[in-house]
Amino acid sequence: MTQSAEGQFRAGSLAHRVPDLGALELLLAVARLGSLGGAARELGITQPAASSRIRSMERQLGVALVDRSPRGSRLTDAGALVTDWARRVVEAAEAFDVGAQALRDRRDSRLRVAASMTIAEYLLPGWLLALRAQRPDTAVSLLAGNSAAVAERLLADEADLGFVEGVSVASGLDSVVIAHDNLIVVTAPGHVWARRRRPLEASELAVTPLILREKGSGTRQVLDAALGGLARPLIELSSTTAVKAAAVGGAGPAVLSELAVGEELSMRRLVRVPLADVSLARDLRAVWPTGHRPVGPARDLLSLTRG
Amino acid sequence: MTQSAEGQFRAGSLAHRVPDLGALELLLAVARLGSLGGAARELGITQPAASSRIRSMERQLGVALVDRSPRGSRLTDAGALVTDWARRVVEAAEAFDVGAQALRDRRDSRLRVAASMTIAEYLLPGWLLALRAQRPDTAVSLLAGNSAAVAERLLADEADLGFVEGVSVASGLDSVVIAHDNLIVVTAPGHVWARRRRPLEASELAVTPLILREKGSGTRQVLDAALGGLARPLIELSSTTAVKAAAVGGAGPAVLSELAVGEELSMRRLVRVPLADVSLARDLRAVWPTGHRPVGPARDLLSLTRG
DNA sequence: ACTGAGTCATAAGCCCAGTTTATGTCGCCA
DNA sequence: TGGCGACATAAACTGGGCTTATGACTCAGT
Repeated sequence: MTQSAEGQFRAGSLAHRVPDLGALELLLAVARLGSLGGAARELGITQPAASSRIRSMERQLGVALVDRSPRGSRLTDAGALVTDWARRVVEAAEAFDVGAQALRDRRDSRLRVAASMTIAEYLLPGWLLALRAQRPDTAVSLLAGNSAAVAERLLADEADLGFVEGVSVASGLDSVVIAHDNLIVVTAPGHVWARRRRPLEASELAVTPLILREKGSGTRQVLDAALGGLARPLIELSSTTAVKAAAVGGAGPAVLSELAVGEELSMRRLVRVPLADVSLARDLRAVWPTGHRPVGPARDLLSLTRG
Repeated sequence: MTQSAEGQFRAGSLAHRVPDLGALELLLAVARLGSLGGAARELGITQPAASSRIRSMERQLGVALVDRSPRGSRLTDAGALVTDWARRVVEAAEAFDVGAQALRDRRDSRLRVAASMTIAEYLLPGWLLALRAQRPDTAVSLLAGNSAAVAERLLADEADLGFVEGVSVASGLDSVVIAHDNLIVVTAPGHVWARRRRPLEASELAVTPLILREKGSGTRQVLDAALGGLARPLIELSSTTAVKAAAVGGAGPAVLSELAVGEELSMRRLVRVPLADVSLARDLRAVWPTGHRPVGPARDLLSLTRG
């Protein structure tokens, strides 16, 4: 009531402006099947429910999404676009789902995975989706922790397969490199360095206060090693997420895993600063107890992760 | 009842296993603020509502997410992981939101954008989010179509700024290259080419039946030009999405924009096949009517898109 | 100790979005 | 012209999520 201007923001957060997951799924089904009734059947609801749901989604968005005809329904142009955006939301939700299922401590798990935080956050959900696609019955449980914790679980036979980032591997474990990760320097688009063309020298990086993870973290170790000394922290934060948030907010340049900032880079919330002579690469490895070469589900997962 | 085995899939689609957007937003707020009540305040609901919502989310996922104490609430380890996955869902929803708002035909728009499909699908939501971050009041409207339609809108003064992919620019329009896009060859992980080390030669690509967009599409034109002849279609489909789906399903190798398959590559639903001597690059350009150099909101958006 | 301000939990009642069942309308095809 | 499929409409039910009101607990300051 006492509200200002065009109430397009204030009025309820995201959840009120974006259709819920069920509606988005329904839209995808309509797009795929070309029929409201068919989509309804697939989702196990009745046709009027689907009809009304699509209708209310159109009302909510203020855009016609599907062309109804007595012979079926096709997406409008706008509908096609919306559907593509919806697909990305649903895919993120699928990753969430498969991750959350693995997180639940299930006794009956046939595959117990232990992974470092970065890998569990950014890579594992994708792998688990792929695994589920080809072996739908494999129940997976996930335990996330640092490298030491992963090693511990494997050696105690509380996990079948582990994933760690970093240079060294604990004794008693075999490993194979499955991917490479680069640490990169990023800033908010407004920062001076964002417009910079000339690559950054190590010396320059070493004397600039940076937004960093806490001392002892994997990324910090790699950075210190590469700089041949200690990086100067502007702030120290205890999670990748917090570092990202600070960088996006314009607090300064940050050093982060490429994996962590893919989204932010493509949305231009962050900009990558070119690096000259510094190599901030690190290996991502799958690990398992020496001798216990992965078999069965563990082997399946492992083979998915190798490029 | 008559259901088989561990009912972890059957039982309701995604929407029933994944908390709704409101709950995920709430979780992010709790993570950021360290307090249920604080998060509730921020979202404009009462503390008991937040409390109960988090609780039911924990019940739904079967995992404890937050440690409550009389001094506040902190995420558990599992909660931190879940929150990170939740953030990705919410970010996708934000992109959906800003896109959908622009799609709505608003007379009062201060910035009217026309964009080709690929750009509207994959890049524009990110740009609009960035734009909203720095100019919250700019109302944007979006019109998606092919290059010709974009040109038409601009010349009819029905759009202020356009974005197109492709080589040529219609006469009467000025343009600037804002990014580059590569077409790449992808297959399902099971395909022979997925394990291939030796890069693919143009000659080889030319004789292999491929999953392609329809003739006349931008990607098809670039491909034909690069092969110095015509690509052989295995199937022709009318949307990027359909091509992706076919490729993921293992129908064969496909040629697609790098932009379209980022997600699929990182989730290993698709694998990139290395190319030897073929260059499938194309420019992405911002365009505007000759002489009407972008000013105001259009200039703001344009400057966001340039790397 | 006591009080006050912060936290979260519990209980009871309200409300609306989304659902189902039942029916109506329209177009196409045999 | 009947019949089938697809979508729309109407009315009644249900439940999840909300609010208000209250209670229990911890900490800090007096």
